[in-house]
Amino acid sequence: MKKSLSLTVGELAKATGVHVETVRYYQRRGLLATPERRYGTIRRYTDADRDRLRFIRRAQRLGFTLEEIAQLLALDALRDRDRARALAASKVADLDARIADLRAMRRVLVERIAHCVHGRSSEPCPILDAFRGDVRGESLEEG
Amino acid sequence: MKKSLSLTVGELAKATGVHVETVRYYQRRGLLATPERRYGTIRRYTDADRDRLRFIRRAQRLGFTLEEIAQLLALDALRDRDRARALAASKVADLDARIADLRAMRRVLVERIAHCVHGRSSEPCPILDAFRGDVRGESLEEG
DNA sequence: TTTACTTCTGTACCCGAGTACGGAGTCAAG
DNA sequence: CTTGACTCCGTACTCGGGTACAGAAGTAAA
Repeated sequence: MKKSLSLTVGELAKATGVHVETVRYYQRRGLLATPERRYGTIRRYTDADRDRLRFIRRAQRLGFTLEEIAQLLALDALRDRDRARALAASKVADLDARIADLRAMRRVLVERIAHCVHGRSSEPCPILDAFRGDVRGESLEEG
Repeated sequence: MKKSLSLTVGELAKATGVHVETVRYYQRRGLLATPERRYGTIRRYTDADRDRLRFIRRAQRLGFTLEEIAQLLALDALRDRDRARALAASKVADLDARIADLRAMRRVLVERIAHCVHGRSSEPCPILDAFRGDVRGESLEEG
């Protein structure tokens, strides 16, 4: 395997599918180091930087925030498997809660649509009417 | 049923579980009218305003953005059932897509956690290792 | 060397959905 | 009539995840 040890920001960005500005943003957020300006005066990035960026994007796709990703990277540096696993597990619980919320919303909306289809036209749509006044048994009260 | 036709912002806020500042924010966004300053000089709100605010909160709990809610309110004013129903239906499709995404994330994370539990300790956690390099068959690529 | 592209740096702006705050005006109770 | 709570209004700030832009400096190809 070849090691191209000097990518420019532009090359790094292209290699990871991230905008140059976003690379810099991650640097500001402390997720990625800003290399020294060696050879000449523009900054050069390594394969390790590229991998780290890919890591960040992958973790983002799995629903981690940049803050959480910073934690994951720190745990990785410490080789702290237990805490990394715990963080992942709490993220799963998080996802479960969000999924349940969305399913509840979906259920209510589908029910509303059915009411609307079977109603008379030229009256206000029951979908909208149902949002008014007191509707009980919604299971969405302050979720 | 009694009709208390003059609530202050504070009373309106309390009746709907919304902060006073948020009421004003909705007015700025055009979701709620700003009544004239009659009797004296503070603004008075009606039951209709209260119902409208409740409508907004309910729709929000069902996952509509304020922009979409503004549309719903406009359709309601026009009694346009078909378009209201279409908007609700597209919201359901939206929810389906989001639910699918979250489930995919969950699946991948759970798999990672299992790998981590069965690995050797004092090595980097495979959860984190798996975010690195090329991982195929994720079904999360640019969702 | 000139031209054209990058890079670097700092700062400001975007979205959505609010929250915070300061100073002035108003209102009701004591 | 004063006190304290509430209202009004404008502006600025929050968070998360970036994007946009200006101006200067570096760099690569012809």
